[in-house]
Amino acid sequence: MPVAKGSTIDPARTRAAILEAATAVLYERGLDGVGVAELCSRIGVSKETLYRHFGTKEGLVEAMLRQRSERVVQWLAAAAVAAGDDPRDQLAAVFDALQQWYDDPVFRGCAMLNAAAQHHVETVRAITARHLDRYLELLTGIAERAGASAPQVLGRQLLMLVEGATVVAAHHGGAGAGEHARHAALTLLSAAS
Amino acid sequence: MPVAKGSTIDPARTRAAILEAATAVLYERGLDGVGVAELCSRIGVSKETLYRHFGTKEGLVEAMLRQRSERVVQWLAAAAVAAGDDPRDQLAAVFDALQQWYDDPVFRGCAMLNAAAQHHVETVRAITARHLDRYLELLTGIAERAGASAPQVLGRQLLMLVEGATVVAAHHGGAGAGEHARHAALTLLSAAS
DNA sequence: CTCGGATCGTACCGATCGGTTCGACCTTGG
DNA sequence: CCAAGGTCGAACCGATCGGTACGATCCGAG
Repeated sequence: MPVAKGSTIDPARTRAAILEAATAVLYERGLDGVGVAELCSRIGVSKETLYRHFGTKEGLVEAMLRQRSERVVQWLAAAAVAAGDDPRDQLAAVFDALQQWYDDPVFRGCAMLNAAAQHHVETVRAITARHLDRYLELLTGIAERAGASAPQVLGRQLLMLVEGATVVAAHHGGAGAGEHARHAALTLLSAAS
Repeated sequence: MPVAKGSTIDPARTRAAILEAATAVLYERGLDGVGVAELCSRIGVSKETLYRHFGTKEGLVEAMLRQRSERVVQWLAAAAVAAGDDPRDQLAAVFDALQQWYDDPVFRGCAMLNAAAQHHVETVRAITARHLDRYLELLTGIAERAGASAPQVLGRQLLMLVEGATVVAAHHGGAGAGEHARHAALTLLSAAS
């Protein structure tokens, strides 16, 4: 495992651990809801270490959002792939996966949207837009494979359902949100092919 | 106009003016993106006046969110009513109204959702939940009048489309978002009746 | 064993935060 | 005309913010 080159104690692992722990705290409490001092004590690291790895609180936030977007998208894509070859099954699997997320007690909505709602720094907004791009790519692919007449449009409509279901689950109760959205999505898919 | 009872200079108007001006600034920059001092100088009022009327920055935020929720919901409801008696026309009118909103250069997403994403104070989250309740009421009413077999479910699916379209418009470009959402909504309505 | 770099804990920095206070206006009801 | 109360502007408060500095410690490569 050629992780560390000229270092001690493996800084790469430290960085990864900070990222992991900080993600949980900042997602639960909000990006501006916890200061760097408290954040460091919660994740068990000194401020100097955190700043050496990420330079800035903003830097930490951006690294965290990028990692999280990557994971979420790949998780949904994997759920679709695991559902088999039928595009309808793939679409249903995406919403079933979302429902699992909504049922998680720590679920507090989409971290990228939450971040973009407060920090309108350009970088954060760009990460959020890229996140939606990835979602759209996944959904448009399903629409294409299902033979939709206008897969770009259908993909965007499905994206709205995904994001809308997440918003409703976060702020209006998540029970059944994934199922209702899945049913709507399959209806749109049927009507478009 | 019996606005002021035992006062001078009409404090009610002052309060309304503060609310109006603060809404614009806080919506554009974010609730935590502008301090009370700058906020006061931007809206042309002294800190003492602001604090006498609202007690707290939180109090101002809550009053502002309540007013905004009221206005938005009534605006959409009015658009639906103006569309005539056909529930399909009413539903289409809601999404047309949303598209107008998305086209506004100052559009930055749903203020209630943005607020709830940062301040997870209970009061703010309750205002947001109430806001979604009102939306749901409007949409479920349309679903009922259209003779949908499960108007509660359809209403919730339409709510997801409304919120999803708003999210997509805010973070991924608003062009055509209302139209695409409207088409999806009408498809769902057709399939459910 | 020794030396370098990663880490820690703490103290510290200037800036800004939300909120209070006060003296000086100014407007208006009586 | 006078007293009462809304408003202003600026000074002020303690707390907290993001970020830096430094000496002590600890670990692993040579």
